[in-house]
Amino acid sequence: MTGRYGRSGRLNMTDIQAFLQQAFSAAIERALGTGFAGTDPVVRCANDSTHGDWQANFAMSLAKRAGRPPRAIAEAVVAAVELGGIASSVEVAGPGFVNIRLTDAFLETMMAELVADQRCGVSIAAHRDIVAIDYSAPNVAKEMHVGHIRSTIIGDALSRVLEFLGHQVLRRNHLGDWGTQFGMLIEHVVELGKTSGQHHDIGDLNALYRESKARFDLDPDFAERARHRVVALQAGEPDTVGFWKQLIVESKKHFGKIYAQLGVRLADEDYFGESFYNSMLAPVMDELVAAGVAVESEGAVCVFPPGFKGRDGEPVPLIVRKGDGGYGYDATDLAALRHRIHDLKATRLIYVVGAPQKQHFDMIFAAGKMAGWLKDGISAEHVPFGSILGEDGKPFKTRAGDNVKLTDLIDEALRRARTIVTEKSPSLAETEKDGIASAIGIGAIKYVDLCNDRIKDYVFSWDRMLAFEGNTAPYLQNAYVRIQGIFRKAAEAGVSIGAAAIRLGTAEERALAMQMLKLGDVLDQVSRSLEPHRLCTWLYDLASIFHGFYEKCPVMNAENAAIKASRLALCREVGRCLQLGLSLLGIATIDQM
RNA sequence: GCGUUCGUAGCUCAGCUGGAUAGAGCGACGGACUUCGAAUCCGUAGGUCGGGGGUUCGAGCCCCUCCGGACGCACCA
Repeated sequence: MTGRYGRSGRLNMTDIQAFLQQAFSAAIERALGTGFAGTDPVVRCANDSTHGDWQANFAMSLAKRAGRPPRAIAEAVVAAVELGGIASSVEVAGPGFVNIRLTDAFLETMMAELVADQRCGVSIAAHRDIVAIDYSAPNVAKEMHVGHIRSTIIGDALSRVLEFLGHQVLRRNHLGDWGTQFGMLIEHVVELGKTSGQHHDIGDLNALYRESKARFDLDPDFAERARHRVVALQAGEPDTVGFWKQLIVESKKHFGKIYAQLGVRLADEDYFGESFYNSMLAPVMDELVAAGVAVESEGAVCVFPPGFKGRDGEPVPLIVRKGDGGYGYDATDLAALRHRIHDLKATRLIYVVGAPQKQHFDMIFAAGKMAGWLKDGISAEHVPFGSILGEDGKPFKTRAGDNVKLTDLIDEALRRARTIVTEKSPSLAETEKDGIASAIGIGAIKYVDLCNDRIKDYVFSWDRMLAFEGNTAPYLQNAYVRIQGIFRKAAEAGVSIGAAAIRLGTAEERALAMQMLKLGDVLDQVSRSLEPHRLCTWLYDLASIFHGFYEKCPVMNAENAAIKASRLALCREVGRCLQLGLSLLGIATIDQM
């Protein structure tokens, strides 16, 4: 049950599940005979709290084999089970479900462990991977636009989660810094009389890119000169290389600014652009040819992974070397795959790249297996995601039909968040409003990108993502703010949040405890499925339960000092869990808003 | 044509990898502030889970088959 990403040592929900699993498995054997040894008792977290905290669903599937009605089986097993006093009730319900309710005392013990734990009850993974995660991947000489945002945000969140679970995470920003487009771009710049020492900001480069593309398409002579320029670049001609490096430097300044605004952890040392693999391309091809994996076809050197057929029913190749002797992105991705496995010793390779490239990565991975690089114990996963749609259901574009620039998107998020903050909290200082607007605006952009199943397209709506109701970043941030509000109130009253034990006297307090104890489980699921929305759902549920607690359970006005102290401690834990969960998504918390 | 993927309330989406009468938010309707921020909470209405078969004690989830949308299938990345 624990498996590759399981944990050990600390007491948490996974351990409870393991304990219940073991206890019921033994009870089934005692009640039904040794022929039923090793039966999976199907222990699950209850999906409906009115049924209890846990349920064991073994009885129905055993009925035929045991030749007894499911309820009779369940009752016999319940009579035989030894739970060591952690359950206050174990009951048979419906067709044969076994519902288990934990004692408050036991949950209170669990909460004491959570309080004492820096990591909010989340264990380090039992098996630690070296994870090479490929995400963001903007293109030199192009401004970042909405087409880059999902990879950047999802990749950043997954990196944070995996790192927190103790894996060694190697961020690989696969910069588009090579290829034929640089021929036309540099040639155009040269013909405009610019020099390699001259400063160009990214806006200029964007315009230059468009101009050069237009010339390339219309002017055959220019296209020819551009192709010569590519050859010069590949041959390392100093002046051409100087221009190329200048383009990269300027582009990185632009990307760095965006990453800083978004709070994305990608630094200069994380850039490993296409050009990084140049020196590996020929050796990789030689290795593939020598191994018989790559073969010559129509003048190109190709790998034909089995099972991929084209429109005509013929096998589809990965083109390791093109007919003209050049190398394309198939070759670069193969070289990167090999490099990450052989040189970085990565045991888990993750590619956060849009869904349209699924077949490409399936083929790359298949080729990696053919080449013997992707062996047992090393996994390669494409993490696909859908596209962002406008409210009309069509791809998200400006009115003019252009891609929405990330700088514009971020500016609008900040502006809208600033307006809302000013409206709701006019008394805050201007500098405070800026910080709050940034946390809310950026948080909203990120959360909306993370909170739904990533494989699906999603509809972009400012009003929905900035709303304080529903599954949004501001709703979660507000739960944290409310907790800080209580603490401010406590500070004014001279009450300190001490080491008081947490007592679970109400359904709301109990529900908060149950939810917090599931964090480790949820992060384990995220690390396996690479689906950040599972963490979002957990956060939303936690915040939602907290808002209910806030309404029904007074903290500073609690009926006595013991309850007040307990609830203050409970609030502190909810705050820690919210902050941790949000930080793993790359989203900031604030003390007021 | 082949392949991948999506289809759940009027709208936007969950559904813990096969478990109990399918859940939220928005919108609609009705309630709750002299008390920790009403930036919130509670209640009501709203579903043949695209259609049809199959496997199973049990299917929104797995298999088959249609329908509809998106994307991909040799030298651009």
